Amino acid sequence: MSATVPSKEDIVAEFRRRSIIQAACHVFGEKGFEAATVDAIAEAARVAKGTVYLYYASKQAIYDAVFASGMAEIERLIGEQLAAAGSARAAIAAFVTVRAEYFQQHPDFFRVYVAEIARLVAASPESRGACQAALDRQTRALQKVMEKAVAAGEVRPVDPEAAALAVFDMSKGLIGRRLLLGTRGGSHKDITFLTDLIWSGLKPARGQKK
Amino acid sequence: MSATVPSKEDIVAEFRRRSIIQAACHVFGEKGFEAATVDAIAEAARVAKGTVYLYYASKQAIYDAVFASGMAEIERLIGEQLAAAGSARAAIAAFVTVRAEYFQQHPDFFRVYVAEIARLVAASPESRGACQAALDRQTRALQKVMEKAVAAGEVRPVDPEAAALAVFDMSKGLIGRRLLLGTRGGSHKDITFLTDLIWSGLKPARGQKK
DNA sequence: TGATAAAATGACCAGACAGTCAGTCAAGTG
DNA sequence: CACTTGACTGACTGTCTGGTCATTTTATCA
Repeated sequence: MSATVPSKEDIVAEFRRRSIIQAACHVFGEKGFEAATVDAIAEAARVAKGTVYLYYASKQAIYDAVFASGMAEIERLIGEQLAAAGSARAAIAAFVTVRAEYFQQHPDFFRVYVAEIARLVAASPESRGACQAALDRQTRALQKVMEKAVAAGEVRPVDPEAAALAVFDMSKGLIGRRLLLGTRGGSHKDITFLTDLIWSGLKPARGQKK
Repeated sequence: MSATVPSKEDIVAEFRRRSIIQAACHVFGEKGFEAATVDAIAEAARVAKGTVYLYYASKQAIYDAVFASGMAEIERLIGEQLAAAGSARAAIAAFVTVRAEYFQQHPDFFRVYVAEIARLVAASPESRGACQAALDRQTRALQKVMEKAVAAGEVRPVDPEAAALAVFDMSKGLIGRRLLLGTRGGSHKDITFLTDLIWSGLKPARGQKK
């Protein structure tokens, strides 16, 4: 247990890493992985190109760090909100809302995210690992909620995984459209519609048992 | 009206264009736009690089042609199937099925498609044009079906556009997952689930009027 | 068959970019 | 103040690739 106080060097290094990640998220989001240049990232981070390579071994390593950091943040938020939700319906609404709001506040990362999902579809099975795992953890959190709701008879007996994935897909589409249309915050009408739609689809038929 | 019979030259030119588009779809699907090389496309089409440039002005032009040709095909299929469907429920099922089957039979194009949608989110508003229009035509076809169903009281009074987009998003997610998991044809369980889910969410509450 | 035109080829070029490394300089140390 | 250290810099290099075009091959026809 070496709980040393972070030295000044550590602080500076942490600051640099953060700056580079932020700058890289912006550049990757705007241009995509291939078209983004390390020069542009360095400029956006206000350091020389050589400095970037002091903190990250390659362009790919920068990209990986950007993706991992964003996904970790979202995962944390989803975990918090699902734990706080009182009912299955509230959990669904929270899941959609958290994702929508996070991505709306970080449009650059949303672009990185969408591009990465696209890459996932084209990728070879073995290189899929980390990204797929991060996605799985997100949907599995929602899936757990669905399982409980089915067991409690709160929703009709559907496949919890399929239902969770459906919510996931719809929220992704919703976010994409919001960013395309440039909708600024406000109107939660679409989130409400989506939650209602899925809830109507899930609730037990009147009088239905088990 | 110059209805000339296609000459032999036209036939050969048409054949070359097709070969190049097919080869390009494969290469773009595997590597993405930037990482794909014109050399690789030429090799896959079994022609020299110079020949590719006899038929298309640039790498971008090849890509555009690939995307346009695939989207036109899907649009045609959707139009046919929606026209043939007897009910709103059947139309929803047909919409999902057509897209799922087309993309499953053309996984390369699906990758191009997904990457292009990702690019759309990052793109500047003015460069969005053609791609967005193609997508709009697809969802609008389904939206029309929804409008009629709402008017007929076949489904409860929801926003037809939002409902159509929800179906669209879910079918896209479903296709992506099928390709990721490498599901071979067969099992339509997921399509059935999805159709049921959305239908339960849409049908009028028991006893509800108008 | 020989002449002419059209189509196809692939070596070549220019520009761009990831990654390197010799040199700079500000902060710390005795 | 003289000296050391190491974070930082940015010019440079090797490689790669989109696009060109002089040359070769193939098809057409008199």
